[in-house]
Amino acid sequence: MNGKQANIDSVFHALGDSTRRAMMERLSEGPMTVSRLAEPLSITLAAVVQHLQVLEECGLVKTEKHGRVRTCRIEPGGLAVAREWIDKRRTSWEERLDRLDVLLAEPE
Amino acid sequence: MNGKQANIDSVFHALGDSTRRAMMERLSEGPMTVSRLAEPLSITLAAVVQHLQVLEECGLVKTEKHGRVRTCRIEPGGLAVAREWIDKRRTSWEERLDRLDVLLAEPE
DNA sequence: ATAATAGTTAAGTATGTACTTGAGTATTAT
DNA sequence: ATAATACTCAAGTACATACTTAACTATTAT
Repeated sequence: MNGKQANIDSVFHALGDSTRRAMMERLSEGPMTVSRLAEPLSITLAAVVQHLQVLEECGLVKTEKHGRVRTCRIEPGGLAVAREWIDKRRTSWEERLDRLDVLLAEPE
Repeated sequence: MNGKQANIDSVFHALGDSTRRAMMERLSEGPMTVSRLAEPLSITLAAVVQHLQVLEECGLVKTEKHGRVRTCRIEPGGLAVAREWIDKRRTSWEERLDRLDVLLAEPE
């Protein structure tokens, strides 16, 4: 299975869109239906469904349909793929600078 | 200040491209010149420079030119913006998962 | 049965993006 | 001085993407 390695590309690609990140932020507060998820977004429901497909295909979101209602929730571990990649790129010297006080000490 | 908020968008957008992530991976091993950074990539130097501009504008990479050579290095703290966003979402769903039974019973 | 709801799907458009080529500049080597 | 190096910049192209509209299906309500 190349699922995880192939995924890292699609996960970052998915997170590269601000609308999809907004959807993730919303879903991080709890599961909800497609139309409820669409409410604060100023795009059509069809567009939301398309974004949802992207998020689902890369494993960031899981959905299930009961009756005519589809419920969406964040897939635990999906974001971990992205987090792991970021953590690998941080060298020991970067880890230190990750703290605010060190950032402030850095000249422009 | 929405400076940081505006950045989060460009940072994730930058990381959404696999070539740019490959460049970040390379640079995480240490600073190097533009042409050396371009070596393993099967694209023109001009394209690499364009990617470099994207990475620099969003604060993931810093470069400085000495003579005719431009040296690139990872900007400490740039990746932290992305990491913090992810961690915020992760915390949220972890909290929710602690009360999964409540979620399942959640009405409309 | 009829209507309303919730989502789905296809097709088209418009803009963005990654990439190339080709010509240019500034710096270093001979 | 001439040539090679290390980029830099502008313009164009091909493809990806976010989005819309409009017609459709399936489920629930009246």
